[in-house]
Amino acid sequence: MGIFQELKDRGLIAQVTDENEIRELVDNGKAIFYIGFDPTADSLHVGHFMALCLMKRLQMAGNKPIVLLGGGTGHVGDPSGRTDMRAMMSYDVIMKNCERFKAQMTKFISFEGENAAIAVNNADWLLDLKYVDLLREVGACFSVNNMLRAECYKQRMEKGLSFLEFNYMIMQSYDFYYLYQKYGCNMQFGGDDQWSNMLGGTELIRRKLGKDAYAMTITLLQNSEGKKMGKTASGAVWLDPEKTPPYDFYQYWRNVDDADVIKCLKMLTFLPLSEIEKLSKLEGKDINKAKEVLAFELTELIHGTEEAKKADEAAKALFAAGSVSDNMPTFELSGDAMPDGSIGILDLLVLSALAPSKGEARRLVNQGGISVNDVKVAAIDKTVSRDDFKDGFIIVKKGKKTFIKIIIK
RNA sequence: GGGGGGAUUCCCGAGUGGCCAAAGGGGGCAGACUGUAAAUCUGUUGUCACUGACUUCGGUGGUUCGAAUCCACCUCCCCCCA
Repeated sequence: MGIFQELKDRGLIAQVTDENEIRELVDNGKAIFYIGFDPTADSLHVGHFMALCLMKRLQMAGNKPIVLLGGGTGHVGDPSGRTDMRAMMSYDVIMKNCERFKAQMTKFISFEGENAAIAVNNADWLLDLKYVDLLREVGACFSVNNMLRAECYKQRMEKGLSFLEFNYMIMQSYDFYYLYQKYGCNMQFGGDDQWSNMLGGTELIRRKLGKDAYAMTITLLQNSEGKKMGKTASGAVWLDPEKTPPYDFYQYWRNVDDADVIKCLKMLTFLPLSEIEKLSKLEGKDINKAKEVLAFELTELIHGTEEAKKADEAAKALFAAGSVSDNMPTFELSGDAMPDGSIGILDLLVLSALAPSKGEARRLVNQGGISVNDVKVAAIDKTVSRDDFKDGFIIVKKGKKTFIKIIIK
């Protein structure tokens, strides 16, 4: 089976400019393709991960990837899929984020060997463009009438769209045009919300060079309710272990909706489709097994086997056996916090970051959501003393899923 | 350039002098039920020394015993006309 068919079967392909041509190119390792990553934060997240996986799959199939860091486009800000304008970032922040991105990417993409990936930064060519020259060179190729019809701008017609953002499509199109000429890049991939921007590029190449280039978008990872996945209330699920600890990362996938497990396995993991097929037969509470596989596979891909095992073990210890594991999230309590040998439960919750404020801690206790060593805390004036730290630690649990091992120092 | 409308707590959105820490919804958190699922129901959702005090309604000043609400200026946004 060709790589293209596999991508299709995994549900990764959303839109293509020319299916037959693209199939021909990628199946035979003849594609030189790029995916752009705008440095909007100091870490990659799950959305980027999908793109990186696609890159890896195609690289393994013999195609040459170009990673484009958006050091230049980051100055503009892509309005696609947004209802409001992105906050503008300073030059320094953008460049710093680019560095972080690149460092994280080397874990997934090979920059050495036969069809080594190359990394480029569009700051290198976009930032030096001359306004009038650019207008004359490519501005003439774009129809404002057409641009306004693009979905990404339509959505902004009500809320407002600045001229800065309006130019994003031009910038991205120029990137493709530039990479086509410099590296022979004949294909662009990206999230489905990038579709109109990508078409801008193929159109520009056709007009300026009279050549064909291709574009393909990746299905956005959405849950069964149509919401973007990889987001939590507190923000994105990051790949950086400092921002999203491996345990939390594992838990995110362990807790996906029943309806979304198989889709996630197909789109995000490298498990063979035949194996995923077997997992899709599970029903009822057995679906939990598929969730464990999903969580483990992904954690392993991103944080390594070691961390994946730890997360897995910690979760099983807590949820299945109720026992203690060395791999639980821990917090070290300084002895200074208990000058008289004990500490109030509210202070302990706040110190260990289980609760953001004392008011919240109070509420949790009052509602019966806190337990210490599996004993429910009944009153807010409860204290924990040194004697409670059997073997030097206690387990504090908030609700059913959040817990922390507190070690005394 | 002219005219009009707007900025409220995590988000949307009510509130037009004291009864406002601010309706309602969403989201979050917790409880019940469960399978670490979904759906449902209940409670809760600024901070603290929590029957009380303090800080908050774009910013800065002002009027007033008292301002999210009134006035002035500023910043940003939207709409209509050019």
